[in-house]
Amino acid sequence: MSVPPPSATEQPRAEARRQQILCAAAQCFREHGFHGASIAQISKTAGMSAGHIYHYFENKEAIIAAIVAQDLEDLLTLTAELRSASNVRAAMIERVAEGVLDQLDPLRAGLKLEIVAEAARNPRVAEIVRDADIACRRGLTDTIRDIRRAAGHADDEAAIASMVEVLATLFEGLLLRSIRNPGIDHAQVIRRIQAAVNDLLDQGS
Amino acid sequence: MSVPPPSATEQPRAEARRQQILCAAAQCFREHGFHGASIAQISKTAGMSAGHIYHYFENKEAIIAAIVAQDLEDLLTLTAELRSASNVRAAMIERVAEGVLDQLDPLRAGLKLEIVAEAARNPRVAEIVRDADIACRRGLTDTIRDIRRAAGHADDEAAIASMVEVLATLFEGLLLRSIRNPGIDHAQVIRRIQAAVNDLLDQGS
DNA sequence: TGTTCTAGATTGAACGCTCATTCTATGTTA
DNA sequence: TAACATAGAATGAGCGTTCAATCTAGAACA
Repeated sequence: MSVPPPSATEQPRAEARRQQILCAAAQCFREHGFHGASIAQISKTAGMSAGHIYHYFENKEAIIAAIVAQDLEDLLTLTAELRSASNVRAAMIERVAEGVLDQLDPLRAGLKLEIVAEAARNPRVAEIVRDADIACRRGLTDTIRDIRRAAGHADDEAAIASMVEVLATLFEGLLLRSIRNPGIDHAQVIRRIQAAVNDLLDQGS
Repeated sequence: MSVPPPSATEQPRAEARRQQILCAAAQCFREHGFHGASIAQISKTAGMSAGHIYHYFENKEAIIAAIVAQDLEDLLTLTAELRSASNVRAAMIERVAEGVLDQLDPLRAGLKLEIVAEAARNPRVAEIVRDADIACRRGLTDTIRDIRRAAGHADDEAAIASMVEVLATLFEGLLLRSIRNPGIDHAQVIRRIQAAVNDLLDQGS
């Protein structure tokens, strides 16, 4: 046994450079898409030479994968937070408001759509996206099961799974709406989606 | 005034070639995305030389625009059909079933997502997408206004607009779900979305 | 403290390849 | 023959990636 190798926290410079690259890449991907953005553009945005990027990432696809993984982490923390609330149902309805606003931000929406479009054809990205979705659904399933039990419903797992699916559909659909209709009335849509989620939780199984 | 120029129907060969190219392009775009697919690939899939494609389309972006316009036409006819039903509400709920299935086909979903992702950064595509969305919303707005009036509700236009928005969100969200969770239980989701649409139409304004 | 050494950070040119697009030459048809 | 359909090579630009050469900061040593 020798001394442990220097970890990431012991190499703040390397980690900072990685983040610098990821930040620049996210911006370029937003503006030109995964395939439209070039390493040359990313390197210029990041303020370093093109060759240097390959000291931190094996290739362009590794950058894409890192961006995808980073984006999906937010989703996981959001669904996890939900479970820790005392009145879960009230917390969920309340959370809808900020969730809707998040999804309606067209800047984020563009990158998120790019990610799923890429997942439709790139198996490596698809795996990352689907793994994150499974974890996300698991959290929502537990949350909804609790809510339904507390209200006296006796659901089978398939019924709960389909509620989760519709809940996810409502949120993710907003990503498309923010692009297709930039003039959405946010406040009205928030209220109406809150009502829809409320109705969903009371549907017969 | 001279003789009218030969129309598309008078040049069936040219129109057939155009469709041949569009069909090949759609397949390539589905597999590799707008920027990942090359003219060489499209020409090989279409069974003609690369150079020949430029006799029918000015450039690659014109092919993309044509694909986008073609895809959005389906949407318009669907919302238009809805209005012609006798019992509009029942027709809408019934249509949800096939609409959901359509949106859950991952083959179509990939191209539709690619289109919206492209719209997020390409102004020309954005314009086509938004114009189609406006027309689509106009149709749905009329339909929902009729349904609500028949049920005795007195809504302002903003209330109806937000209902249309949530309805669109529900459908378009399915595109993302079909990619993120390929194992969806279609039948259950159809029933639950039908119920959600039903509830939506009864929400207070 | 001043000097040398060294390993990692960084650059920028070069590589082979593919891209979208153009051009010229040859078929084909009427 | 006139007009159009088609092929395929050519063009120059840009791609992702590699690599040899330089710079730089700090350790080791005097």
